[in-house]
Amino acid sequence: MVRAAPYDREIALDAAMSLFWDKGYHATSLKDLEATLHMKPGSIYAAFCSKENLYLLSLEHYFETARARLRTQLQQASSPLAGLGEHLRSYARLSQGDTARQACMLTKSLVDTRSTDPVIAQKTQEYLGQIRSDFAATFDRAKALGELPADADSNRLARRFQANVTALRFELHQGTPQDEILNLAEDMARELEQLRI
Amino acid sequence: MVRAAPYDREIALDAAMSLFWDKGYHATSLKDLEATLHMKPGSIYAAFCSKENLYLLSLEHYFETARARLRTQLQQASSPLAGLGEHLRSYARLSQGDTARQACMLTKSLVDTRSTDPVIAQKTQEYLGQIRSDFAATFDRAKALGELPADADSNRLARRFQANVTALRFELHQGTPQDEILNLAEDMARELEQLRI
DNA sequence: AAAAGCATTGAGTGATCGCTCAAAAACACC
DNA sequence: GGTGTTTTTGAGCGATCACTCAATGCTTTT
Repeated sequence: MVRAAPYDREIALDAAMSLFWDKGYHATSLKDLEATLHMKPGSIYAAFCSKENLYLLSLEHYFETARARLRTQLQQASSPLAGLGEHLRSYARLSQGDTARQACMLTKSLVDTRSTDPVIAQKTQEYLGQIRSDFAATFDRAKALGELPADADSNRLARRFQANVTALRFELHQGTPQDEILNLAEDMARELEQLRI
Repeated sequence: MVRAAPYDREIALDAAMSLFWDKGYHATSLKDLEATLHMKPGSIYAAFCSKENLYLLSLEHYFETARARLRTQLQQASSPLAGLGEHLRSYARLSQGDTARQACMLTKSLVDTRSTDPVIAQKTQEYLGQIRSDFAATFDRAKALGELPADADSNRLARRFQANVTALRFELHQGTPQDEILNLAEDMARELEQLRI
């Protein structure tokens, strides 16, 4: 067979990400990966070194994708705070299928690996921290634009905002009925928008 | 050795709960359980039937313990809303060690088993639902005592409160610095107490 | 102190785990 | 189309998985 183009590698990585996201690190076996990636064990190891490394690459892929999505959403919004509010509400509008893949993969990853795989756990925390600092930067922009009081604590708001996103997505993961999800997102978004001067 | 008294069984179940809580269902092996429970495989199976069944019993034990703790906390409080606020703040005061066992075991359990072990996942959701209805009942009492407006939506408030607890405990699990945890809990508790008439 | 009744033991079951590597296949270059 | 390089293949590796059961205590009964 022909040498895999970088294109194929992206496809494979995306499939691996979906599988890991769904089942978690420990519950995903090489057999599962072989079937999903349409690759034999030897090829998987030639391309990705180890299960752990493949997981780390999948996690990075998730992080980059999620971050890009957030960035786009914030850019399209009429203001920083409006963008963050819209971010919350957009989760609530997600289709109800696929519940296992609606919790944040980083959240699931940390829960799954915290006390068994320090390397994965640490990378996961780094990514969570980066996203939180993206949130903080957005609150900073809101302050600069006069949307928030100048003495607002961006880091504290970012922590609170991330906590809300985590919780909202965990509810999606639980399969909570959509009307209740909409209420929950609305409560969170309103709380956010009440900060506005 | 003498027949295990019911007392010993409770001890073993408590140890199993701690281990499962820490490592999760998939990452915990029979070898781990043998070491922690000081029991040989045969004894474990004689007493608990299977790994899955032992997990379910551990989960039930966790649920009963957590529920009893909540009940006590609420009874000792000066009012329903004060009790719920105190509940939030009490998590923030927990020692910083043992991070892996500071996230709610039910949360971790659902993440770990949602798409691999339907039986465990469903039981987990039942327990989460029961705790939420405990929260809802507390909001109802707050309404009856005139602490909340009569038209407040107890179920919606309960969902929001549970989301906050989940997120707060996930932050503990992450190992977030205590001062930031205290801020987060304070934000959540204040939001709750602003509902007061 | 012998017998009966149970709980405990731990070596061992087949299955599956993550992973390897010699052989085969598919390519690039001449 | 022959040669050299690279990639894919899949049977099979040792380790570990959840789990079993004949043998072995220990206790109670007689």
